[in-house]
Amino acid sequence: MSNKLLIIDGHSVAFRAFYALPPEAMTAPDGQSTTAVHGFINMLVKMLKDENPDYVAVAFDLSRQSFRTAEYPDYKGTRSETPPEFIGQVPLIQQILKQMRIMVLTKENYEADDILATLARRGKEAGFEVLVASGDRDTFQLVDSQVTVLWPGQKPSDVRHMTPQAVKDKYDVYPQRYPELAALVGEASDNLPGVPGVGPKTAAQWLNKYDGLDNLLAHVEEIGGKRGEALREHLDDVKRNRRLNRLVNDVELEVELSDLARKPINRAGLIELFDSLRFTTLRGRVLATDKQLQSDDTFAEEEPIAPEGDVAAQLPEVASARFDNDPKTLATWLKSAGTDGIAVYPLGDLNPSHPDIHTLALATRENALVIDLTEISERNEKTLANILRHRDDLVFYHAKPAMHAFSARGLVVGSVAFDIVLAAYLCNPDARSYELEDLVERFLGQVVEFAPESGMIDLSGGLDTAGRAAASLLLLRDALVPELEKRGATKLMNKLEIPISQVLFDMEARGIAISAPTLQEITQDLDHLVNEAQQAAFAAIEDDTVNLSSPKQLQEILFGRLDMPKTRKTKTGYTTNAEALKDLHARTGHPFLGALLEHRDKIKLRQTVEGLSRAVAEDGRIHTTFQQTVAATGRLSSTEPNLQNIPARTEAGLRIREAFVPGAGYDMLMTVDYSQIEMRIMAHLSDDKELIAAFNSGEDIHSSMAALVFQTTPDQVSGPQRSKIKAMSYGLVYGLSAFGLSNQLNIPVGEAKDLMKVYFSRFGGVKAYLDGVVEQARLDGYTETLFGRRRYLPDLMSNQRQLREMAERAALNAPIQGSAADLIKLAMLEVEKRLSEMGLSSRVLLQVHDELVLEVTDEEAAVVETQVREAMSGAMQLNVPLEVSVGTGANWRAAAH
DNA sequence: GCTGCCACGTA
DNA sequence: CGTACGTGGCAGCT
Repeated sequence: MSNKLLIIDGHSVAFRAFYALPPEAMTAPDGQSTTAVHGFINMLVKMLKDENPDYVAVAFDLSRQSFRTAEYPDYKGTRSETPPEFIGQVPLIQQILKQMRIMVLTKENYEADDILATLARRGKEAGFEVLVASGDRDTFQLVDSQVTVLWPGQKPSDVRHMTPQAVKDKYDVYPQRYPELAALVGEASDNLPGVPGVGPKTAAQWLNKYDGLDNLLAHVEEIGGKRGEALREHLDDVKRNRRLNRLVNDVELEVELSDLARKPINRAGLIELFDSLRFTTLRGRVLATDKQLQSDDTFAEEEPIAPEGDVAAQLPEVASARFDNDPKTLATWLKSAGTDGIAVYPLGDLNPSHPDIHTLALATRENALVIDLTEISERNEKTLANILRHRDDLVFYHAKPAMHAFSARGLVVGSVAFDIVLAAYLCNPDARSYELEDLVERFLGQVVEFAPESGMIDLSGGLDTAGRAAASLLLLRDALVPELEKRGATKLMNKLEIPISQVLFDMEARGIAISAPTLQEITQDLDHLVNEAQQAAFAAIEDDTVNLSSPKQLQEILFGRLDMPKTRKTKTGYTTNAEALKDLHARTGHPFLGALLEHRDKIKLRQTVEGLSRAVAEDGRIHTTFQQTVAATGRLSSTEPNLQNIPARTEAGLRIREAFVPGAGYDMLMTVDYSQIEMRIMAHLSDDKELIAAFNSGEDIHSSMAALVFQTTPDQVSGPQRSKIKAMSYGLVYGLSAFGLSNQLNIPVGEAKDLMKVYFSRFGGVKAYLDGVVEQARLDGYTETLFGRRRYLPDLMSNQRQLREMAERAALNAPIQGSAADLIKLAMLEVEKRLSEMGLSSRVLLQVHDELVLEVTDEEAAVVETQVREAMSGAMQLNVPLEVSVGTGANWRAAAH
């Protein structure tokens, strides 16, 4: 194995660490902030452990002065003063490095980057594998087959390995050309302006077309358009940028590579230093890097930090090497696996649109196995396929993405016994993430770092972290099963969330077909309308330099230049939202406002259409991802793209729905939706006699309710009366106040209050229910849906009024919205069951909260409609009927009703 | 590059 | 000063 050299840009890594935390987060006893020190050392330890380099050096800038500032005095001129809390941290880092016996390098008149470049060159010449850790993009020019840049992320575990391919993927140019791209684009942090209007995309396009900057500049006259003009005007800037961003790789240094070899650390000195800084956990980790070196065992794990009962101690040994050389590894391992569950933990790219897993960690209670999927033997692949398809005790961290990843390799998961993420979500649906490390900490009480969430598991060291991560899944399940039981969520997990995740997997895999021509047509029309509106807006103010999408610039125009009356205040000024603009329009009649509103509307639609176009996969379909663990009420959400917010109201918006069509082999789309689902659930939960009677009457629900409130008959109810009651009813579900109602209906607060009073006097059960929900939630600490889904609302007890009132509204809404979510999930399971049992080819594609969209054949249309109606209206037995409406058509719009 | 804010689409 | 979401552009931070 070749030697490895790790070179670190000290300032840049420390600076990143500094901004990761507020400076007061960690301080030494003397008050000196130590966040940068801590972050830097943490990152260093992580790299030493993961990469196990043979040679290490850290380069620092000496001052801001360098040959670059001599040439261009404004270089880095926009950088503000170094924050006072950062000053003083660099010497501390250097002291620690000294005790770790890691060489610190500086050079008068040069930047740290130049030292990195010089050492990288020397390392390459010596045949080393070179790793350059830096947060400065200039270092990308060093990347080649021998040199990788380690690009720090938010956490130490987020380090990205910038290989030539990674740079190419990100910027569409190979590394040697990156500085040319940077010269064109400019670098704001170095105060190097580029060509205005030219971003990375344009720059890459040019460079690829002209095969490099030199040739591009030679043909600069050929480039048309505004950008070409801009380029010609800024040639000097580009040339200057290129001169300045070229790293010097022959800086004279006083050291030889051999001086950088790792040496045993000064343990006593380090302990003293760390104690004085109050670094307790880091101390152990830094000392452990020493052991790694001495034991000379690349697969050795460092000692766990936590002293006792550490998770690592409970985790089984890793049974096999990663490199799956033995064709029978899996079969042998499987024999020793009990029936208590197999944890399945794939590593690699789990992005559902292009999953690519390279490694698979499996674990039982006894042992773990890490398999390199890139060189798995045929026999093992077969065994694996069997395990995935037939075992009924598979435990996943998150099954749905894993299933997509397996599916991309032709592997089918037959059933899922447990899903850690889903369980954690049910335990606390308000959490914003369910990272494995965090769950281990929360449910097993241990701090661990498995790192390879990103799939960047490293081949050279820490081989068994993947195995340990897999093994931790079984321990987590042990911890989560009683937690679910305690929260009454076991049935929810087994009968609803796990089964629905399988349905969602199928829906995502199916996708929905898109008519490319329709989409294109819409784009063109919208482009035209956007331009027209823009021209009209510009004409109205005789100025075409305004960015109509910039609220800030709009404020200047509206309230400055045009001196219009001020609108509602926002944090950063005055609102320019549609409602306010309409109001201004009514008051001033200024043509700019009409044009602006038109522009807003159409540009937003264009964005939506563009997003959809980008999302069409090779199969001509859009495969959204349904998120099952983000909405705290139990609803699903849809991302990349969001197909749950496709416009449905305006004509222009509805045209977008025309682009959603049945795919090959199908004849129509069918939409099925629940009518007034939330109101019906409110009727059921509140058991309000009048409301239930209103639903049972078969009359229009809002007219029927309005008749009661206004003491007339349903057919005598006026339009405005009905609207008021409708707004009131829906508002209640959200915790609407009299103030909000008055605002919504544009009526005085007093009138709104009176309306609410009468409403509640007619629907006393509703009032009692809503009051009771909040009271009960305060007592229990949570609300509950019809299916027992809980939402915990600790803020109900907050002393801060705003937080408390927000929690109260959430408490009002959660049982209703959440029960509706339960209901349609149950319905989806029933629909899938019926369609598959009857061997129908028609299938569910989308869920939009109270609506399902199906792809249906002509022959099956009638039976599908019957089955889906039954399944949906019978999903739960409520004390009001569940009304379902069905529509079919040649596209989503036509299928609506 | 990341983050907060604004704006706006859906149920 | 009405719930639940996701996305995109701008602007400010580095």
